[in-house]
Amino acid sequence: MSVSIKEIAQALNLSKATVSWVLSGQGKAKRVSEARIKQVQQYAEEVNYRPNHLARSLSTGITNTIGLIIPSIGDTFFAQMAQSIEAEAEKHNYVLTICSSRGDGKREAELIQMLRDKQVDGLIIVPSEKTLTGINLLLKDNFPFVLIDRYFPQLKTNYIVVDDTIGCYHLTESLIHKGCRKIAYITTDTHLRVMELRYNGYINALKDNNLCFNEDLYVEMEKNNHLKEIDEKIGNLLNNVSDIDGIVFSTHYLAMGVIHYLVQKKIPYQNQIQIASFHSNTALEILVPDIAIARIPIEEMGVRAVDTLLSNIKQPEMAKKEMTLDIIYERL
Amino acid sequence: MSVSIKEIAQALNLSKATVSWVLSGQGKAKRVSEARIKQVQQYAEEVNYRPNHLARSLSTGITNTIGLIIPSIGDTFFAQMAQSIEAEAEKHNYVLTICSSRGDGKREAELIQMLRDKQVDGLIIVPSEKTLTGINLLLKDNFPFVLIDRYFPQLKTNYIVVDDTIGCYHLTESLIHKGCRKIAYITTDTHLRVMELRYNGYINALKDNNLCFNEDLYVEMEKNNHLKEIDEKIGNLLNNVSDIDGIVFSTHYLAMGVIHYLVQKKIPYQNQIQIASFHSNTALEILVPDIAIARIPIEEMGVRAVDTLLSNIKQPEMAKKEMTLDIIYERL
DNA sequence: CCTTATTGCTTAACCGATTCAGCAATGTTT
DNA sequence: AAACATTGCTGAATCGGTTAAGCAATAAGG
Repeated sequence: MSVSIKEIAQALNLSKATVSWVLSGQGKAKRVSEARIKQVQQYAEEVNYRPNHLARSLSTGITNTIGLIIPSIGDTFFAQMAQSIEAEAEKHNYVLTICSSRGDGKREAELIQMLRDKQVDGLIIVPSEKTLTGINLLLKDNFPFVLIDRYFPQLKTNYIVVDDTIGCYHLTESLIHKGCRKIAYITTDTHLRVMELRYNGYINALKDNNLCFNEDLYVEMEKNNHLKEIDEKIGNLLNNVSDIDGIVFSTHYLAMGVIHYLVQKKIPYQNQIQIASFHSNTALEILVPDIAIARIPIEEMGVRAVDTLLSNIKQPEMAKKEMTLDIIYERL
Repeated sequence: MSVSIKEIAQALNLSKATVSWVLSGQGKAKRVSEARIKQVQQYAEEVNYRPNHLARSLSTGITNTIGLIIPSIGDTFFAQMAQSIEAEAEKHNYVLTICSSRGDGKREAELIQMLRDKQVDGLIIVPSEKTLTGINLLLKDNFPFVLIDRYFPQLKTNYIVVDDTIGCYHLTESLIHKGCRKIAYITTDTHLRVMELRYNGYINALKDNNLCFNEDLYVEMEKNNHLKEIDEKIGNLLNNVSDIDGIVFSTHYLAMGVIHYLVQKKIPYQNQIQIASFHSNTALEILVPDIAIARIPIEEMGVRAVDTLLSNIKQPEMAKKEMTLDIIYERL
């Protein structure tokens, strides 16, 4: 099917070395004569030579491939993250192999293993946090990787995150400043540290403003976007507590789900319940024009993650970069 | 860093072949003794042997990798497609290298080239349609690939699509049946055949129901989600034509954008303008509870694309599979 | 007991590149 | 003209696997 360097060498009565040098652009550097270079290049063009990256990578130890492990590529949030990572990676001639961990720590560890077996040059990971085995192995082997969106405070690793506590603190406080006194908190995936932190932000803001935590105002969903569960639990919430004047959502998926419920049940919320959400999307902002948002700088995260990773790949002994990016607040 | 078969062989005083057979699970088949198998496996475990997939692939000619080329991984539609493709690929022990073409034909061709250089076993492509060079080369070389969502009627290739004309025909007709007479059509990316087909569906439905096409009711956006452009053009539309009683959207992004406009301008649309959209999302359905939808079976598409591709990889001379999947209609 | 099978392994080529060491033929010094 | 440098290439090892062919030792068959 395709031509190899060996075949070109034979056809031109040259050694593989010469041909390899020319075709990898090292002709001049390796003192191959102008005429030879022309000849080889022309012949390669003629027979439509294409370098086999597999072979090259095996030889050089560089694949120009980054492994990306995220909970789900179908999730808009992570898809956007993947997009910015891809764009930045491309600038540096890197390509992405994307795998979804489904938030499963065991699977995450397997994916890490598999991607390393495939010899990716480094990994960008949104860790599931349920288990550390995968990450610990990377650390032990000093394999280049960057955590993104979530991290392990007890581990010395590269990471790019935001301060979830502060983000949720500001969200909550903004509702308080807007006059809310009965502020519900709706969350999910509470096993994640990010969620714990956001919760802390909510609690701290209440405390600092002399509001006390009311357990009835705290709702925990099992899934981020299970409409039936939302219907049930929000139904209960609204039945149990009257005069809720604000809701803080730990994810915009939850906010969307709850708005869906309110609209369907024709429960008026505009000007009655102030809404604040960690991150957002266009639809949500249409449905709740005055929603307070703590927006995660997804794009910047992606760019920084790639840059950090590539630095680490270049210099394996680099000091770990720990970055906490600024949250973007809107309508607070 | 990591141990190779060669090193294991030396350590155990065995040949590389024996070790390779055992570690690739061919021990029995190649008549290696039980004891040897145990010994090798145990030692491999001890030294934490990990096969180098690069080397294996170079040798076998199989990478267990599918190249996926889509316009943008950040786009929810294609992200969902990628998700189902990833899930199905995983079942067959395949991994995805995902690249965004940005709808640029030249770039698409480059990506195809690059992925082939990386020796992917096959490609799944949402073609940009702006140029055929990339696809034609694949065809010429009989390289396994599947087109998805869009295809070239003049080419004999594997493809998985839906019937866009019929989809839009039904959407339009459903509005007519609901009593609409002044039905606007809002579209974008008109260089794409899918868009042409959807437009045809709109036109045909009008004709078949004795409504004539009114140029003023046709709006073409340059971008799928540029709010400013939407504001402008929809503003014009509503100024120029009164009593619009229905709108057919060729994409749900446009529908979302226009709803955004209507809500912001506080223009009431519920019960006044019937909305129909090619594909949809949760938010849209909240904002327009009675929206008529021609839903693309993304997940099925993904699954079929992978299955078709893997068949083609196994049997290179397989007859091309041309599949037009059923659209899912809602509230028509 | 000699022939033939079977078992259990080894040898060596190969996949398609990269790269170090080296060598012959010129060119330059002195 | 001898000594040395430079030019322009070649040879061979290597990356880490796979796999066809073959060989020695033991087992089975007649």
